[in-house]
Amino acid sequence: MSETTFGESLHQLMHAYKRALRQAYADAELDLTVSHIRTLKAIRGQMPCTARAIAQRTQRDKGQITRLLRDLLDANIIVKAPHPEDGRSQMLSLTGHGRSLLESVDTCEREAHEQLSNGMTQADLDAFLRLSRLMISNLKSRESRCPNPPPDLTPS
Amino acid sequence: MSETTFGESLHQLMHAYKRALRQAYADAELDLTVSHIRTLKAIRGQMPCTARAIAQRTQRDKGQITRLLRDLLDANIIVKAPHPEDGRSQMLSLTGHGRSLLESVDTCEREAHEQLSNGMTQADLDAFLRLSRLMISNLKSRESRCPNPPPDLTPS
DNA sequence: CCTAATCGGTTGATAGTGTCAACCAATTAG
DNA sequence: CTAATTGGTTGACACTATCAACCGATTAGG
Repeated sequence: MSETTFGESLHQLMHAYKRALRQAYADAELDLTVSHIRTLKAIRGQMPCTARAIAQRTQRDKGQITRLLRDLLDANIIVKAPHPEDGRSQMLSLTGHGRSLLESVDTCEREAHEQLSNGMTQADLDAFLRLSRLMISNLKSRESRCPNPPPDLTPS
Repeated sequence: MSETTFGESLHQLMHAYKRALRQAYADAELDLTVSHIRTLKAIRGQMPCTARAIAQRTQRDKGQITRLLRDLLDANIIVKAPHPEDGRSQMLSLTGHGRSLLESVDTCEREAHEQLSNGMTQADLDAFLRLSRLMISNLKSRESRCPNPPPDLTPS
């Protein structure tokens, strides 16, 4: 029975969390979806970066990434620049607008996070994170059709 | 920075978990979506029950529940019976087919769960569940438009 | 070199999911 | 009896995920 409970809790937590984020974004008049913002944060995390890097980092389909990026480009939140060494890819980076927008996002999330973690100690949060990461890695480890097989360390 | 990490981890965990479930269901030739199965489990959990109860239990839109139930009815997995006291609602229950199907589901999930919890102690799982529930309740507590203030914590 | 395979990215298609609102019929409240 | 409420249905739409085909740039092999 505990599996049932586990899955239900995970669903509900995820759902409630996303809802809280959406609400917070809406309150701050940011009309961006959770996906867009997740993408933005990935860009900030390793700016400048390529679309491929975002897809890997956020574990999402590259086609979806393309579409999200188009929206962000149209809204002047990020910019593309040609990659210096590879004509296929582009370097993405935040515009000033994008940067300030992300700061609002940070504020929103801080609030949401505060609400979420009410009654939890730092140790609780750490434990939660640790377990989450462990489970993620457990689940990923058997995704046989993993499209990014990095096991080839050139033995030169 | 920890908020970012938290949200990312939650997303990825949820995503990986759902993917694992979908995969497991597909491997077992069950062509039901995660939502359908979640609905089924809610029915089993308090059979016989009404659509409204499922919506509340799984925290989802009643319209969505209606549609999911239609699929399950069409597939002869559940049946409707008139409610003895209230002409508006119907009592839902699993058919024999539904019951055996749910057993396959249980098997799938047991496997997925085993993989997921690899390297985790029971205490870890309990802690994770406890924290999840706490966060869910934290997030729900400020959803002002919550029409069901009676907290139904039935720890089965 | 030239060709073939690969890679980064784009596009299209489709399905699953979540949300909102309008609506109907049964029930309940005033 | 009328009005409000409730359980359920339906429609519409946005967001998200997944798969496949495709293009141009790059790389690998001959």
